Amino acid sequence: MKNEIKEKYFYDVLIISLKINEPLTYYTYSDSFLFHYVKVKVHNNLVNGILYKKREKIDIKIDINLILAVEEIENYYLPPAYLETAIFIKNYYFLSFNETLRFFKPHKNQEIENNQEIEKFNVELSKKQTEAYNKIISYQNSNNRTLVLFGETGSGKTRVYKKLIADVLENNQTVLFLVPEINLVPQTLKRLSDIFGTEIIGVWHSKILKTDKSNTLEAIYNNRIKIVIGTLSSLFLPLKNISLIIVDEEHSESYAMGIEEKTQFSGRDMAIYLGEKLKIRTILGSATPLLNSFVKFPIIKLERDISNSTNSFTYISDQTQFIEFAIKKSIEKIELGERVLWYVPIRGNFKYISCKNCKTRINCINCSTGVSVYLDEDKIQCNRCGFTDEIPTICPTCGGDLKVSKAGTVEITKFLTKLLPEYNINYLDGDKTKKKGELDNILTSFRNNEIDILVGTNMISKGHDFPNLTLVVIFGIDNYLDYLDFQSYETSLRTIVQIAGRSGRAKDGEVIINTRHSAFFKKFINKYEDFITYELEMRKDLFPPFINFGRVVISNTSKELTYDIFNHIELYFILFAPFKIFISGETPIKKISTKYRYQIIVKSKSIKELLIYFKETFSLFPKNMLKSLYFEINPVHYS
DNA sequence: AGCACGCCGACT
DNA sequence: GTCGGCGTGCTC
Repeated sequence: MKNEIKEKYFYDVLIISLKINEPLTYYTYSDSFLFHYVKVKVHNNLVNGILYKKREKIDIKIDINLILAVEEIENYYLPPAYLETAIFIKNYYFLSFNETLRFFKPHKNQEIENNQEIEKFNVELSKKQTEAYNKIISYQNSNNRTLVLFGETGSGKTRVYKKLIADVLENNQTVLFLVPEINLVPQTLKRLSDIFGTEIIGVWHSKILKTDKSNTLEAIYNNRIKIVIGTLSSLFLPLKNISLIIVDEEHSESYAMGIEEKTQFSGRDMAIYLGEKLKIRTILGSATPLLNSFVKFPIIKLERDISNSTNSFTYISDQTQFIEFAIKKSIEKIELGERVLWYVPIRGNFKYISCKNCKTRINCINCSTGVSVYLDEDKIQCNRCGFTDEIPTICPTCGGDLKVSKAGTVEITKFLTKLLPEYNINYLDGDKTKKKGELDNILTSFRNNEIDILVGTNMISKGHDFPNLTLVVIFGIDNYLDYLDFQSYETSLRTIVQIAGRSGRAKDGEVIINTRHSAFFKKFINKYEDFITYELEMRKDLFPPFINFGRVVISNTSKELTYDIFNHIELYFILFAPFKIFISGETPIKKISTKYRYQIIVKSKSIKELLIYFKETFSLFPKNMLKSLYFEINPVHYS
């Protein structure tokens, strides 16, 4: 018997199933399983981890454990590009390793013999689409991996995507097609499956059933699925040979929705990061790209073909005149057999209820915001925290009579139905689509001409294609401009361009807008690029994307404690922070879900500097204080 | 995530 | 005095 001491190999292991912020060290008797999933013991409990780094020197006093479950090591791993993305997310959103890594699905180390015959997919492109496609192809060997497909509404971005996807499939590689909302998954599937079939396409989002998810995952492992259509969470799937990421509607705020309440993840930013790390092409597609995209990435313009239809615009500032004109035009269009969309950015019957006498607005008991009124259900509801109550009959402050204001989808639909009883009028908003299948039903009947006028919120503005729609009526766009946020011009113009883009896709259309800011919209409605140039000039040296905002929000159910912590941090920042404070004080919405809120916004040239400073500074604060804080870099909303 | 440690209030 | 509440910190 040989008297031989087996050599030990030491590794730092990231712990996935426990909230541990630093890697722990373990050993194996065999080398080189970096980035593989393993099982290790922590406190004598078996937990999942990932081999992160090899260690040469060991300076740990405690006894080091053996890495267990070697068979797992050989099957599952997280490729370095994905691991780096996870670490980026961890640092950018101030999370722990386990909070990010648990979203990632392991990749599988298995050889699949692939004797599938790849069909040739024939995608026909128009002249303009061919030009855009060729331009994208011309970047093939450049270092610009992320490109912006700046395609006007109705210019056929999807065609260009299809052509790019066809190329990828012919090389036996795979594609990730990201959409900002679950709502957009079915129609994207419909559009792609007409050429690629359903067999090779998988869909993925948070509402997919567990069993369906595991089937999809299995099909991804078996290389049957070549295209994944999904929301943010599909970014973490183990697509083999991925060579293209499409981020459709890249401007959409929905990409910045939180996986968890606390932080706003940006699906767009993470997709760009992953694409860069994988060294593959990422296409950001939009008719209204973000300013940030214009500054950072090459722009590929896609205009409508000249033969295509156009929209004409009418701006009316007086609301009564606007409604009269909108009704007259709606009747004209319907009599021609065409269809009409009324955009109303408010849900329910009314947005506000207040006292005629003392003018007090009835607010939510948990938030500092007004409550919406729902007449059919006899309720008032806070659309921020969900609080509901019966509609009060008198003012709780002075006993005076109450009045309602700012009509929403339900009220406008009621009004139109009463006025035009011979027409079929329906509405679509966040309340209605809570009922499963309702969104699809209404969109389908609108597309099939069974609905004459559709009243809807932002929900109907994204990516939908209604060929027979020739009139769009836009309410309430000035609400955005009344906020006076540095982003309000961008948001309002983008909203109008997107909604107007639903009209006049197959034949000429009209758009009627209720606004006091017609000069601004007239100037830029058909020239988004000019707006970008103008807006970038306005923001120079002052606002993102030229500088970065770091935002600290302090929120707690105790008003005094919130204010104390706010004061403490503000003073600390004034004395020690290497940044200028841009704004500090109460947040625009002072109270949300029983929590009072304060904010401090600082400016910096460098995101990295902000991240490092926040991390170092807040590690000095006691933990019970940290519970009342969250941080954001360049947040989408400053509410 | 669990488990130990430690610092305060209520009780035999 | 001691029991036990839970807030805080550590886990290779």
